[in-house]
Amino acid sequence: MSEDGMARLERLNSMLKRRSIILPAFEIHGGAAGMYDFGAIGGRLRNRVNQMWLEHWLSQGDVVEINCPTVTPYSVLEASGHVGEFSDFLVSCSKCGEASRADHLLESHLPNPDSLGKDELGAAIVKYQPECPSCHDIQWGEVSAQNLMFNTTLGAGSGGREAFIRPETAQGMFTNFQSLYRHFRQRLPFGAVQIGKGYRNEISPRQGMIRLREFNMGELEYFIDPEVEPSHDFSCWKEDIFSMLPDGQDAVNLSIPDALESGMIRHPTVAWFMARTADLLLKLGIDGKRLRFRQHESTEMAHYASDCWDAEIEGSYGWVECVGIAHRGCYDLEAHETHTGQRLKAWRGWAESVERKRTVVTIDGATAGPAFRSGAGDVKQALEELDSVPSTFPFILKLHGGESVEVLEEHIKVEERHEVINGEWFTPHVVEPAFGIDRIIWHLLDHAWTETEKNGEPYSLLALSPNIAPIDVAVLPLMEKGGMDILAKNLHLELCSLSGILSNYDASGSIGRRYARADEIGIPWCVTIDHQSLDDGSATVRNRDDQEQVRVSIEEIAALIHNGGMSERFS
RNA sequence: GCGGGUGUGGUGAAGUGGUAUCACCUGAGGUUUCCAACCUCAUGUCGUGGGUUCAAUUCCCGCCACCCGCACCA
Repeated sequence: MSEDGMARLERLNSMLKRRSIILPAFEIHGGAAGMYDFGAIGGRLRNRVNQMWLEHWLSQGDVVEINCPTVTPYSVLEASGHVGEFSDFLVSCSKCGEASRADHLLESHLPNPDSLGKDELGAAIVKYQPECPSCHDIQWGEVSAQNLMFNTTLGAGSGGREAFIRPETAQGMFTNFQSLYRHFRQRLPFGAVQIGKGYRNEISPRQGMIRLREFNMGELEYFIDPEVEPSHDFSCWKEDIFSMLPDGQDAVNLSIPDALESGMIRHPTVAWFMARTADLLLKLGIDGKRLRFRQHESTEMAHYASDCWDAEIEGSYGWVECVGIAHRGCYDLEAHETHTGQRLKAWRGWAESVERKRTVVTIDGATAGPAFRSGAGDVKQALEELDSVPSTFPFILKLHGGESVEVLEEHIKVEERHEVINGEWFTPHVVEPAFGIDRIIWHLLDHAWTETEKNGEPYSLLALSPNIAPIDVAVLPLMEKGGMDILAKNLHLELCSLSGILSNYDASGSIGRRYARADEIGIPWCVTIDHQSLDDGSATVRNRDDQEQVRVSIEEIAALIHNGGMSERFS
């Protein structure tokens, strides 16, 4: 970062703190790294960004909002792969209390201990009895997962169940798949969003709000049938050109439909969410010239993903990934299905039923039952999956469990079966746009903060979009007396009573000072009640960005602020 | 986690082994006050814990936080 950039960053951070937008959390207790408060102005800003994010996705018509607990049982995150990816397994020495990495202790005993799970490591430690590096004792406690996920316990005492505070919101959408599938009356595609907190116990949080330990995120999981060609309408994005960096190569400028056409974007639904994401970011107020899409290189992509694009935004910290849009295939649903035995599939009905006559080998219950006893069910399953009727007896049949049994001719019978198949179960694929809300808010502020000069003095304003401005309007009596104060207070109360509108009444200091205060926290409109207001019921409305003023009847002001029509008065 | 730097009102700074100064901001009053004007008055500070000392914001040590490298990292 340049000297100038760093100095600007310091000034911006001072302002954010001074005006109660974003400030270090728990500061009177010495602070906590990687955590921030959204203050008197910032709290509302965050809420409006969240609200716009939600409305943007729900407006698609086939997306619902859900909300799941942040405390998540161990097995959920084990199934998702987070325990393996995000954790180191630690084990404490019972004698000296020193915690060591379980896989490091076993390095001299096993080829690649870092690939082992928690239980396997525990067993290996009992078996190989490695020495404690600090006291050389061999008494070890339980293996526990540590590190990037915050761990906790569901329930008290030794009977408590191991859990984590979630590192992302996505898993809730997968664990709810059956319920969502019913809600959408078993028709794909559909999606579910969740906006909320995620937690990662980062080793060293850095760069302000860019890497946090507790962060706001919003994720959308969109489930599709991989065999159905998606029908997305890209016509309104044909003219919108974005900077794109495909697969580690240099940037090219292309529209999203063209990038899809050329094969650079590998799936239409990924392209669709890139376009919709760009729409949202621009609507929130991100500078389009400082937005680009970068495709993950194959080496950087998770093994299950087939395409992944980041929306990156340029700000004081350079280009920062703020949104990841990934085609995750069937990975997540399959993982939860494997771990739970629950069916997480969708039904694909065929246009025409298939009738099938089939010769099936099965068991003769009367003889096979006594012969195989509790194993008879497994034998039946293995037999029915055979492609042909065995020609010689006895023969060796391999079961699913891996063991083999000897089957005699008297154990089996051959049936002709008539089957009508109307469709099939399949695991839907999922496309996941994941948003780092704090990073987006940071860049909204970074892009909106404008330092200029006014009458030779430095002057700063926050040119936030009226869509997300924390306060919609300021009402300023030119003097707080003579009836101007009463008119102004009434207007202020009228504005505050409107749904979704927040007004700020400010009567202290000169009028110029009050305009400056309003500009600094991004209030789009200032209404000044002056002497003329007392005579004809009009007031001056001032625009934040160009300081233009027009006179508007006070009676009309609330409606114009409420319906967003104020800017038309300025043309 | 390693190395380097930094912590003084809300913000930005000055300074000191005898509990601290300035500007801006903020608040009250005055000024027929439309872009941080002016006058009077007021609120508010040495990150934190321990040590040395009669006395520590100042010296020493630990911790916490912030910034910069490195490492780590959806």
